[in-house]
Amino acid sequence: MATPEIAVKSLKELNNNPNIKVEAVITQPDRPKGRGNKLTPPPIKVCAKENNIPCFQTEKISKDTELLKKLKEINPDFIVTFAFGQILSEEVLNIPCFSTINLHASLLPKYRGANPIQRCIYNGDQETGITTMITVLELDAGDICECEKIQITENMTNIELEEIIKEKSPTLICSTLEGLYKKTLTPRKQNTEEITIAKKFIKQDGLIDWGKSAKDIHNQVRSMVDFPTAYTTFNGKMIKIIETRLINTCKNNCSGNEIINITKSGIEVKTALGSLLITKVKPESKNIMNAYDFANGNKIKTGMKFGE
RNA sequence: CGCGGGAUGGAGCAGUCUGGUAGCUCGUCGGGCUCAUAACCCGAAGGUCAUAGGUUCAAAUCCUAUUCCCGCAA
Repeated sequence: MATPEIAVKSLKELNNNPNIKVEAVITQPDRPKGRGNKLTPPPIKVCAKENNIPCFQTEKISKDTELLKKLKEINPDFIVTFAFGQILSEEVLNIPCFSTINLHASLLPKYRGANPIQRCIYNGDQETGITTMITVLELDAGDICECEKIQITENMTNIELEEIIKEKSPTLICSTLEGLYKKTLTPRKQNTEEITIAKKFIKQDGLIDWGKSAKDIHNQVRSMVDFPTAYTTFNGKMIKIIETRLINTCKNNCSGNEIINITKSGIEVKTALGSLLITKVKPESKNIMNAYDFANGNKIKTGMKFGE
């Protein structure tokens, strides 16, 4: 059971594993998406079709009696979930002979919830990971099977982190399934004292607060490159900030949102603490461009301000 | 048919309302200055103005259709 792109590789590898037979794929219904509201199938469905795996779509699996019946007939050893987007009922959890396992993109019990990948970057963490666990009724609260750590580098974006998770996940899922099947793996309880929750971002989270430090803004920008995307205003128009760099050349410990330097590498802006080099932007109605190009075309001079 | 913005030398933009010489900041190439430079000075090349029709003496500009791109809303 899965939905978005990040789980596609895992599905493929499970399907290619000679010890595992994928009996069915369950995913969300096609949704209207993008400009023109075109109905778009979830990536997992596309992948399932390409590999001739039976694929079922449901709005709410817990209430889909027909699908539940089908699942019981299949009588699976395991159910694997990865970014499925629906909460499973007890009835579903009881279907597999062994258990339902879930892959979560954090080092549980940290960052339980819908948005672990972006939140850890947003918070400036230097380490995160992926965890397989036994699915229980409470969200991301089940016993931990296995986990793998991932280092977060200074400029890593949520897209890059997602890519790493995409690559690493299949192996961990397969190894967990094997361990549970052979009973060589004993799940362990989560440390309840370390629980944190990762809430989804909303559009509003993208608004840049120039009263924050350069580091905080940098973390914000790189944690939400594709969505919701950090943005500010310039000359009354919205401009998205796609990429920034921390530079250590801030001489005066200034506050404000003033442009202090323009070079080929980008636009340097004051923040509450330190300065920030903006390297890539995306103005309203335009494509992503280098900050220097933006400065050239818009006659930007030092002393002008963002956020206005 | 959800709402809106856009397409102009290699990049980013102005010019479109009010039709009449293709402009700006860069980049590239050549030359100069310099110990030197991503800095400065001089010069040059490079554009079917998204596509197809229409109006006009004349269209980047006005009218019609099409394609592609982007934002918002879901």
